[in-house]
Amino acid sequence: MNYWLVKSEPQKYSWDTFEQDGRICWDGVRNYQARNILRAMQNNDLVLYYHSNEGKAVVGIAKVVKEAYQDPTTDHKDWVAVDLAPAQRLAKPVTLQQIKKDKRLENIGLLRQMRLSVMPLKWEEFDVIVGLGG
DNA sequence: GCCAACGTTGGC
DNA sequence: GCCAACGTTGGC
Repeated sequence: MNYWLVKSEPQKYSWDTFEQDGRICWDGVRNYQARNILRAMQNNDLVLYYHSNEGKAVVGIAKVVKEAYQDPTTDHKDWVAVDLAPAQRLAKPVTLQQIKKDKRLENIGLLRQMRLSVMPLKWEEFDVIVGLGG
């Protein structure tokens, strides 16, 4: 089992919409590093859902329900999408400020590589954030 | 709205 | 293959 974090601008696609839809095709990734991360995702892996820009907080936990397949928004074979489904909303969103303040999270991809929209998480990091959100 | 970080593009 | 210019992301 692996752990990941994805970013979404809530103006574009919020956790609320995600819950209403029940499932999302995570497409449109056009960055090779992010693409490789998508390819490494496996069914039932858990994915933290982060609101960037507005909110700036981890708001929920999603689950991989379909592993990487060709991105339907492009003909290019290079790009892939995965499907995610909401698993659990966090009782309290975990803000970027909280994450920055926590020593245990100082090496998290979210802080080290701000521009990546999909990133791997260590189990410890996942656990700390879920703990803060409980 | 500004700007830093950083990936991508294209000229050489 | 180098590197400057450019575009995008996202925090502030």
